[in-house]
Amino acid sequence: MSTSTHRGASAPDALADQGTERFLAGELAQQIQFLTARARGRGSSHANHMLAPLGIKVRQYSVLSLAASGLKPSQRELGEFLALDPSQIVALVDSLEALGAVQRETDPRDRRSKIIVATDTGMELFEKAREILLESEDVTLGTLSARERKQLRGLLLKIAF
Amino acid sequence: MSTSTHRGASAPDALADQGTERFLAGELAQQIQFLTARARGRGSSHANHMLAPLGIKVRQYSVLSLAASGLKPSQRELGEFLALDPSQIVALVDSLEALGAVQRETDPRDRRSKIIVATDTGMELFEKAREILLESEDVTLGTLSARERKQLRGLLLKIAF
DNA sequence: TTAGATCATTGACTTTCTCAACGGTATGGG
DNA sequence: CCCATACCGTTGAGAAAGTCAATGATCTAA
Repeated sequence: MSTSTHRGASAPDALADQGTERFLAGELAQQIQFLTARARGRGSSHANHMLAPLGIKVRQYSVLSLAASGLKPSQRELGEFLALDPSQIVALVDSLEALGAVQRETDPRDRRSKIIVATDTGMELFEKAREILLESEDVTLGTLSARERKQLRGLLLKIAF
Repeated sequence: MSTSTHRGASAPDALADQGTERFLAGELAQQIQFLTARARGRGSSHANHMLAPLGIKVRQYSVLSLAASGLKPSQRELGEFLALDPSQIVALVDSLEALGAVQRETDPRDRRSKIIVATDTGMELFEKAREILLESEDVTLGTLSARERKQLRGLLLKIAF
């Protein structure tokens, strides 16, 4: 019962099974672009699975997090900060609105713009999701020390914007 | 002519335009999961644009790179190492095969398995793409010193597998 | 007041993701 | 040898994500 029904990268050690460690010697495994994509794939996959019971995904969490932050983001700002197309923000906000988690509020200073704010329901959802994601991150970063995590955060912060 | 036709994160400093730096104070900007996704999005977007003249994307480059490595990967191994579903590997190899860049060779020791190897054309394509991607990575990591890049590579290597 | 820019939205289309099934092939037990 | 079982590549389908163009409402500046 080593490999059960599931496919993909959800297994803890997706690569230890068969002899694919030899590819680590290849050039690809040294390219930061590839490693970043690999890490994010594993991370978000795991996070999405953990988040499934709440009916949202990491994508929607990121919007919810900003909506719950008190920073009053407009949809345009969400798109810019999350590096997503405005149309994607519309869909994301729609789904969160359908869950009763956020509300669109027209900005009185610019009636084109809509501020996204979390409802009480949204705040509760955010707290639950937050707990789950912090643990998910802890699992994903399992082999890293606290010091290394801090380093990584700092480095990513420099290249993410 | 500050912001021309394009949307999205293709601009060098996607966030410096408007006042979204305030979100950096939010909790989201401290989560490694988010930063990884952000960095990956910016990186692969830039890389894909740079790669466009060659008619391939980073996705296909990763397959081509392993095919050109001399490590004789099977499709199953490609899927495992790249953390992609087997069906995606099929599509990827199909497209590279259509370009004349790789060939499927039936493994004599297991006729179910197909080894993916680069053709001469594929090797040339790989070299060109490699140059482009190294420069793309350099751009993406612009603000990082050589020392920091090495650190980042090491940290990502630990969490990517 | 008006021309041009901006914001959210819609629609279309491509790519990526995820899952289930199927034929051909290998492997090990009877 | 035969058979059940597992595995590899492939196909197909549907959901999610990414990309781009166009539009109505609204703001801004000349």
